[in-house]
Amino acid sequence: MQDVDKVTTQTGNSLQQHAYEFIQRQIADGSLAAGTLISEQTLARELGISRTPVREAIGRLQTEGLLESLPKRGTLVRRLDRNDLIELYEMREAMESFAASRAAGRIEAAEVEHLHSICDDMSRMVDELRDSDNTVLDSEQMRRHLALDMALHMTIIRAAGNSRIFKVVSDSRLLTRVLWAPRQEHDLTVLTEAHDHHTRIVGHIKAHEAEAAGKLMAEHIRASLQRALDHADRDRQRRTMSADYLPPLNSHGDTTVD
Amino acid sequence: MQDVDKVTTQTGNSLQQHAYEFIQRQIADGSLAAGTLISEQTLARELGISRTPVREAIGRLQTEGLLESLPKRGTLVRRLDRNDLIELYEMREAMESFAASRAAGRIEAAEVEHLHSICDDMSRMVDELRDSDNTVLDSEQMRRHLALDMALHMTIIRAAGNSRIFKVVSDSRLLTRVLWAPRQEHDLTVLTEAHDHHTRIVGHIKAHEAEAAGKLMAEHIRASLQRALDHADRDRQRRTMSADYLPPLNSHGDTTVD
DNA sequence: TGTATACTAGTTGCATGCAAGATGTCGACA
DNA sequence: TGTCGACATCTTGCATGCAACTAGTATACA
Repeated sequence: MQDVDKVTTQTGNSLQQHAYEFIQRQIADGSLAAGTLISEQTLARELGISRTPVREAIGRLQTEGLLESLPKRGTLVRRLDRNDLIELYEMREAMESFAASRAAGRIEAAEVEHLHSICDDMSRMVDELRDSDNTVLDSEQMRRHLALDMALHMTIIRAAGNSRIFKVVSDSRLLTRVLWAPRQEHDLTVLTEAHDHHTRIVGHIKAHEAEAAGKLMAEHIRASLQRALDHADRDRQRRTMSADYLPPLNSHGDTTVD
Repeated sequence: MQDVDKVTTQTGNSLQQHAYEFIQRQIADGSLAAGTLISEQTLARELGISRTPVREAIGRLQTEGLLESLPKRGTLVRRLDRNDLIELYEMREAMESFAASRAAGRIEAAEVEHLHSICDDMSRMVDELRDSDNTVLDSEQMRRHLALDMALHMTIIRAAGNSRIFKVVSDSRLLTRVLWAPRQEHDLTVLTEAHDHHTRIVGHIKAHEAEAAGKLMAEHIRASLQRALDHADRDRQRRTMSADYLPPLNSHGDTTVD
């Protein structure tokens, strides 16, 4: 009677968890574009389940900031505006610079080794791009680079030993990754600068130079934000110019970008 | 530019909101002690509503960290241990020192005025205690002092203009306020030190000295954490000693056991 | 006496029903 | 042509029913 073997993964096979992951995937891969209204019923039908678990999954995604509930009309996929992006990066700046300082005081040799190996991988990506005919990373390379960047930052935060900071930063990154429409391109300049920052940060952490590590991490994240904003502005300008060919202002409030 | 404090207010008169506030109050005033199991059905009956809104309120409280769900057995009121407290204060240190720096660069005159008036109120509380016969604040004074402290910190964060940081810090403070069992006492030393920190922080912010404001805020919060930990340790030792079936000498070293 | 079994009461997870509110459409009418 | 109003159809918010699971207890049995 003591069958303990299937105790694991009850969140894994719960319908709510399934719905949660389903919706998040749909948003991430663009099936659910920002601004679209979603309906509990529709999602439930798509998943072949009832509204209840879908409703609870929507609730979670709402508190995490991916969805937004309109009073009595429905819930829609949030759209990050410029200010949201600034806020998210500022949070990372606060959290991660603190974490870098803290990590500098308590990191262990094995973790430093891990950081070095990640830096080496990123260095190889720089060479790879320089030796290729392209000026920017292709999408597969972007995926790899993002994964490396994520691994490096998260390793540092984990070394700081604060699980809540880890979660907040994870959520922030998820939000920008999933909801931030203008996907950037990385050229050689961006890549080398990021790599330079990373190696110097890791160096400071290894040398137990807490303050320098924190300061540089803050600077690094501010630089990322600046790039993201520049890219977004260029993207918006491009789209605004191409929109000149389209129907002339039948709806009012043309220049306001929600 | 959205209003920062409007983030939390939504669905004011919904049953779910009602249940949410009810449960939170019960935890805050001790009716639901840490570690007790709660039942959707019971709460629903107490509130005279059905399980559904109660269940959703519990879900929210769960993601906010006040409740914890055991797989299929029920959900219980979380208990914060020493490490939780450290993590929560570290998050505040990271967030609020950043916010103080940021506020120093952009605060407006009216907000500075508000900070000054809060400082004055706290100063009056210092005098009040000094002139009284008591060595510590009574519970009503503690409530007032906590409200003033909260107002000051939150005003600074609001001046920093980042609604997400505001929310994270609010949640952190809610958790410690509601879930941290050993309630502290504030004597004259504590009060004057806090007041000293506050006035100096406000001074730096007013003078647009970003770095000094941030550093001092970090120090201020570290001091608060230290006081909370000391108090908790004393509290635990007291309780251990009062348990006369255990020799107090043995329990000195093992701080790892909860 | 000690152990396995069955039973009871409690819990959550999910499905479903129903009412109230919001939105869009279509037709009547000025 | 333009405006108002009823209606059909969405949506959510909540109540309720039901099955699966767990813990605890009483009971049958060796």
